[in-house]
Amino acid sequence: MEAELKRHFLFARLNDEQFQRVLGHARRLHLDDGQSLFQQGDPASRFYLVSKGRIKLFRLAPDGNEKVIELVDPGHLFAEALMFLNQPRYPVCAQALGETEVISIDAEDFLGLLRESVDLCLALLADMSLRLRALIREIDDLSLHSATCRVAAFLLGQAPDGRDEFELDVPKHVIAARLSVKPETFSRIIKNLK
Amino acid sequence: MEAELKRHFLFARLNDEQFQRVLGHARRLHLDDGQSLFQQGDPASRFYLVSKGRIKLFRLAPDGNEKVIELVDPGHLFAEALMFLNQPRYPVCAQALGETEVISIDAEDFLGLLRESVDLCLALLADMSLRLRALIREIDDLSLHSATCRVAAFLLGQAPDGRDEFELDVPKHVIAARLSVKPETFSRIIKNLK
DNA sequence: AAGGCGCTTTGACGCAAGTCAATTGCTATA
DNA sequence: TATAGCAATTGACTTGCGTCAAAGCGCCTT
Repeated sequence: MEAELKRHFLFARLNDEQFQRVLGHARRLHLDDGQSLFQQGDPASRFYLVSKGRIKLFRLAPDGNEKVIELVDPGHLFAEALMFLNQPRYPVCAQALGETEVISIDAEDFLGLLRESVDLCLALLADMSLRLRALIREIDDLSLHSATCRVAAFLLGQAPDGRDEFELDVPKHVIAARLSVKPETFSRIIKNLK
Repeated sequence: MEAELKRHFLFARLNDEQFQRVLGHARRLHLDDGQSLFQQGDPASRFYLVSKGRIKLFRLAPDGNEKVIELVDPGHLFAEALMFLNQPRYPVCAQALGETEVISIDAEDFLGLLRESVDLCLALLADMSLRLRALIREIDDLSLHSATCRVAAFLLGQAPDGRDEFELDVPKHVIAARLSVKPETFSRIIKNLK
């Protein structure tokens, strides 16, 4: 667990004493495929690092429709930005895609560390700054580009190697939700694009 | 200028020496209606506090279509989240709505202050946390609700007093863009709602 | 008062994407 | 091998919203 945490830049710069404190309240969690970690609206006292598998973060509409905000890959944090709200509640639902392991970290605890280290604060600020940019980008995509555009852009982004043929271990309907498109439409668009 | 800055919580907790440093590199800018402050993609070395008027932040699509991300009212900061990127560029365009005054603050300078004060860091973290929540909310609206829903929600949000009759000093086409709706559609929706 | 300009409204039309429903294909279980 | 269950595809139909174009309405200038 120690090595995994240290791989993330937010923990990399902690000294031993600080790191032990985080570790003291950190817990490893195993999730089965489809198991939910928390619901949108739940009180938030911990944040998470994905260690294995994948986490789907999504918003749920009253009518049951869901919009995937982010797919979190191993090595990445999520829900860390909530620490600073006074009555934090998760703004999204989190669910495992496939067998997944996450490490959960106590937010109150980590806040203590932040209060002691400006460097750590700055690292977190940079992290959140990136998230903000990503979300603006997302809004841009949603309101300025058509569904076809979004799918095309997504495919291009997924195939950095030279052309043709690549796999994706995520079910298509999840990708569709990620791109705010119905599975049927997603299927049709892909057909048209080739 | 001093009083105006101090009204914002980010500057309120600075001590005199720190505050004078900010003030030293702060500048007041006057903008005419429609005048642009910066373009999306411009290198970002300063951030801003609106002092009078209103600033429109928007993304510009290649086809000229624009999506308003935020309307910044007096007393509010914008572009402060960019400080932490190493080659920061504005992700949006900023333009004045009506006669507007802003106070611009040197980012590098302010970063120096952050490095000295954990409290200040935490304040900024809280601020950015709120922004993140607002953007997620926005994505939610865009992908989970229809244009009619968005307009209705917006109107409800604007009329906190008991029912009927209220003005808005922003041109309708700007509101429409804010809600990602064409002016024509906006007009029709309002008609339908009553 | 007449004209011009920008914003808003209205109407007619088209299209991209959603909905509903049926079919196919794949994997797992009996 | 049969069969149940879910993901993915396909087709027919519907619809919300954008586009284009015309008209209405305020506000300014001359």
